[in-house]
Amino acid sequence: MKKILLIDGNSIMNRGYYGLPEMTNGKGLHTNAILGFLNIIFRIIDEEKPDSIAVAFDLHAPTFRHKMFDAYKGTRKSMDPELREQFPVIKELLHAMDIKIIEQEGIEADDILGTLSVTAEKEGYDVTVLSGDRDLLQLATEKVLIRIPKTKAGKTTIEDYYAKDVFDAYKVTPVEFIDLKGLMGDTSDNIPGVPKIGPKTAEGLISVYHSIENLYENIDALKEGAVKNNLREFKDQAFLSKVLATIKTDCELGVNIEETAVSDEKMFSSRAYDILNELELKSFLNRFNFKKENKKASFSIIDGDFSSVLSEAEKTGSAGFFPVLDETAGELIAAAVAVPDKVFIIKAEAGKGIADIYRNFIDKGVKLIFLSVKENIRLLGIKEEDSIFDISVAAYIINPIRNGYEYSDLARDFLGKSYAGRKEILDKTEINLFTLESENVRKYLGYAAFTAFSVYDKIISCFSENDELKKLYTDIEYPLAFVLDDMERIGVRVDAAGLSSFGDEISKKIQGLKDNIYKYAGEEFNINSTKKLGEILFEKLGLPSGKKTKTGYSTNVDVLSKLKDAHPIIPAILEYRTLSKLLSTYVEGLLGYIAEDSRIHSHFNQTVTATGRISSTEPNLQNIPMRSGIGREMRKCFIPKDGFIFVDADYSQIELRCMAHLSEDEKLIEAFREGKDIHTMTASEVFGVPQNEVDPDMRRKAKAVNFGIIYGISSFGLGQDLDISRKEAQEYIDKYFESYPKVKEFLDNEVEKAKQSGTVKTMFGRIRPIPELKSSNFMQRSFGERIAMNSPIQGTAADIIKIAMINVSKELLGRGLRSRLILQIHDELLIETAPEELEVVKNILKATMENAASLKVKLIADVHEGMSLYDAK
DNA sequence: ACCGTCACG
DNA sequence: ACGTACGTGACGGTA
Repeated sequence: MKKILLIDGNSIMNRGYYGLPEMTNGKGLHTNAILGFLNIIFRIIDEEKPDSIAVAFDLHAPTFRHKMFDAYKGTRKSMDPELREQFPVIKELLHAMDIKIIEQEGIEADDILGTLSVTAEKEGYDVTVLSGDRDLLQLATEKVLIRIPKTKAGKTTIEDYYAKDVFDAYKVTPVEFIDLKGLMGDTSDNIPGVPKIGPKTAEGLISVYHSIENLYENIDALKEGAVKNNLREFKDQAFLSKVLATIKTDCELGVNIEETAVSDEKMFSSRAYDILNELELKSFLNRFNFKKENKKASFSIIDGDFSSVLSEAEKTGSAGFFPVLDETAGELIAAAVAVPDKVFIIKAEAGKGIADIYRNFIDKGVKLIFLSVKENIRLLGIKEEDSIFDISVAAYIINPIRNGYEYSDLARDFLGKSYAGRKEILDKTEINLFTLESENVRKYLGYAAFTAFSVYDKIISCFSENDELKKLYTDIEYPLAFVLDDMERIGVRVDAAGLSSFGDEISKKIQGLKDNIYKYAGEEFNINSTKKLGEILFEKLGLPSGKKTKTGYSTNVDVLSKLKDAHPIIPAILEYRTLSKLLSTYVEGLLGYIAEDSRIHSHFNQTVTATGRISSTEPNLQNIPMRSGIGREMRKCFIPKDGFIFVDADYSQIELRCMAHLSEDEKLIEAFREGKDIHTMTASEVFGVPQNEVDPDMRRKAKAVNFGIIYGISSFGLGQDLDISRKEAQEYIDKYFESYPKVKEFLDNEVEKAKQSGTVKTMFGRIRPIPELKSSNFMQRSFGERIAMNSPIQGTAADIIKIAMINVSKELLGRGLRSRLILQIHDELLIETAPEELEVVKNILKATMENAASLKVKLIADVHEGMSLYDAK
């Protein structure tokens, strides 16, 4: 028996759109409805393996029915633009998958589905109708299955209805379902029904009388009352409603069922792959079998010997260069070298390693294009002055919020090509161990090198249109890669023994706290489980319900702190939380990263943040505890190498200074010029008292206001932070803006410019696109506005410290000093300093940081020294 | 894979 | 009326 799957396109797209969080691809196209649609249909396809598929869509023009009964219009909302834009795309994709789309002016999707299901059943098919809409239940028969996806608690289940299932659920047959709906009406479908008759009454009447016609023939038998009266009064409307509720099964579609046949080969076409790749819906891509070679690359992959490859590369003057690392051996074993239409794979030989080959290319004046330079600096002996280029860093500058910087992402964004990514090409055995003979590995290397080579031209043309971006690359990000590499290579020394014994101490304390907590709770439970903790606190112990809930009770510090006097278990839990965080993340976590040289070599990532900051991972050394006493203790375990000293400097109020510069607010600039304590100054302005009368609490509040301004102030957020009313918070904000009017002007202007151009810029021209501003969702849009206010400030500060890092590093090397920059924490630099260089390093660090940029206010860096990170701050 | 929490700037 | 502060990363639990 053949199977056909009929899909209610609009209804399934709607489900996806409203059921999934907003998401876009790198180009800002929304994709959630498409993702939801594909998730469902692939699930059904996998289950049923249909021979034929058709998707019915409503055309959005007013349809026959709605024109005819215009009076009942009005509840139909116009479609969100974020959903609307996804329809042409899903249709294009369905077309590429060779799945028949049926849509016709004047015919509703329901009627298309009705007609097809009747026709297909007659032709002997097993029919499945997939829709989110219960109206379709009237189409159910013994051979026609209606499937309705439902989402419950994030999980999608599908309700299945053959005719008998409709009867079980509603006590009426599918045909009677029409009459049922005629009586009860349906506001969302503009079917009026009969007033006062709801689902219950309608079900009762239809299960007895079976049809509206029969009901009216026997109306005298009904007992007197509102129902009977309304039935009489609205008789015409009842019959009209039945017409409206009836799905047509005899439309002229001009479609033969045979035309809807599908095949795996056509469904998983290369074109469909390209579209999914463009949409960045990667979870579907593994359905495409690349071993079938349905993707043809525009280059050939060949083994090359060095001299012949060199002469090819000299002809073009540049080449994509992708070194191959054997991770287990820790050495380079080959390089893929791309020229216009070929990728050569050159193997390392005895006496001529990959680093030698690299140097030969450079010496011969061939410019080498890397996907990423930083990872290769050490292995290849790259010098900053070598003629090379870093594609991913450049791509980050052009758009810091793209979804990824792997070759497949770059090829998609710059070349419009969809190359299978690393994960798709390499199977598990090949991921870490490169077997150069493997076809998959060769293909992977080919794509990587070829992408580097091909994207280069596109990036150069981007840069030629935007000199600031080009300067960011040349003057900041490219040189920075070398600084970061140095920092990674040098690492930070950690006293492992000290850290361990610190861990032992807190382990003991944690055990004691656990005992107490269990005693207070009257049972043992997993304190780390917010779910169980919530049950204990708010149900078993009956503490005032932590108001916040998303997936349960909120048990975070804000909630618990407010309850700390309500029950002795609370302070115990708070301390337990603090200590177990220290133990798991900082003691146990960091111990695992200490290398042979007793140092931790973190990774500093240059292409992660949206604002231009760098990030630190594996481990994150930018969030070592500082704010609480016990946490801060562990900074004593970060120490310089024997005989050396830490010199640390952090910028004073760099973001507020950037804001003063960017806004040109006279009062704020003046405050900084006079060296005022900015929070005290703000307190004096906001609370209207002389500066010498500002008390610590006023200063604390003013500090929060200053932060709030930088974050894109909202009275709610400030109120939350200070635990004051929104109204009071708003008063602070108003006062602030009264005092610093140009700041308000600046922030408003940033939002305005961002709405015009879609992006914001730092002082140095670094851009951040803000697609959120175009959202029709209020919350998203407000978020976009806050980003527009914050990013230029945070980003300018990030630019400045990057410049400082480069200059500090140059200065240390240029003067032949032994001291080295080893850490950056956003507004702070740490140097491991040779003892005889202490004074000069302190001077260099302070001067370089303060001169990194010239603003309308001075930059100030505060310098400290010490024998541990604890002492140096 | 995602959430809640919490560490930092 | 909508529900929030900006930027990160790691961990344990849950599904």
